[in-house]
Amino acid sequence: MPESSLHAPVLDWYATHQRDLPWRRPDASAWDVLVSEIMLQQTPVVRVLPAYVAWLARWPTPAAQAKDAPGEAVRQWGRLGYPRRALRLHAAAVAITARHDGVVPDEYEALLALPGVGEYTASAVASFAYRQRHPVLDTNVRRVLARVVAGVQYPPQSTTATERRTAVDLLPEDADTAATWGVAVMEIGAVVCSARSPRCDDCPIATLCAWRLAGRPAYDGPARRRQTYEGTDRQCRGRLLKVLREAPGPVRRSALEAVWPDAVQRERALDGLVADGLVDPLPNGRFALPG
DNA sequence: TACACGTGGAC
DNA sequence: TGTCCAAGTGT
Repeated sequence: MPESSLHAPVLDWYATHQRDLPWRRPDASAWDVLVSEIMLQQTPVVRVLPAYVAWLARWPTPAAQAKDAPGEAVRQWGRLGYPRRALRLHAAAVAITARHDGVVPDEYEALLALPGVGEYTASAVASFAYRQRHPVLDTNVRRVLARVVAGVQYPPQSTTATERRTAVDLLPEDADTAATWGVAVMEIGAVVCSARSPRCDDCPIATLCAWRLAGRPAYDGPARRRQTYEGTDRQCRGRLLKVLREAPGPVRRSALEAVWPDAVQRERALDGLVADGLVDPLPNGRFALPG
C-alpha cells in the first residue's frame, strides 16, 4: 500500500471538516500565524482564542510589539501559562524588527533563530504562513502517525529520527498541498484521533490505520512521565507572577510573601523569575514586570 | 537526554 | 477527585 493513499482522504476530510480558526484565514499574516503558534505551545485552542484576538488587536505587527516593554507582553499574556513564551514572543518581535525589517522571515533557518521558535514552530510558520514544504511534527501529528503508520497507541516521549523520516516520506510533493496536508493531519489529531478517546468511526483513514487494524492495542512501553504541580516551584512562580500581573505598578516584597508561606521556596522561585527576566528587582526593594 | 516550565478543563 | 492532557522550547 503506497503511503500516498492517505493524501486524498485526509485532504478531502479537511476541506469539509476543518474548524474556522482565525490564524487559518487567508488574510492571516505571518505575524498572526507566529503569535498563534507560540500561544498554542502546550495550550488548548479554546484558551488561546480570546488571548490571540486581544494580542493582535493591541500589537498587529512585530514593530508595534517591539515598541512596548517586555513586561507589557507578560501582563497581556494573562493566564495562558508558561509566561516565558510572552517574553520570547516579545524578543522575537524585537529581532524581527531589527534583523528582518519588521517582516517575519520566510526561511526556516531564520525562523529557527528567533527566540521561542523551535523545530516545530519554524516548520509551522514556514508551512502555514508561507506555504512551503516542511514536515510539521507536533503532538497531534506524532500521535496520528504513531497510530496510522507505526500501529501503536502513542508516539515516543521525544521526537525520533524515525518519526521525522516518516513525516518527510508522507509529505506531498507540491508545496502548497504539503502545507495543507500538514494542517490537515494536525486537525485529525486534534478533533478525531485524540489522545484519550479516538473517534475512529469519524476518521477518514480508519481503514488504513495500522493501530485500528491491530485492534487498538494499549500502549506498551515505559511509563509516561506524569507532571506534578501542587506545591512545586512552578506553582509558586505562578502565584508570584500573578501578583505582578494584576498590580498596576511595582509591588512590595510583602505582597509576594503573602501568596506563598514557605520562605525558602518562595525566594528560590523569585530568584528564578528574576533570572528568567520575568521579574525586575528594583533598587527601592520593590519588584516589577520587566521594563 | 531528561527536566523545568503554568494553567485549567475533561473524565 | 486525582490524573491526564493541551499546535514545545531551552538548557
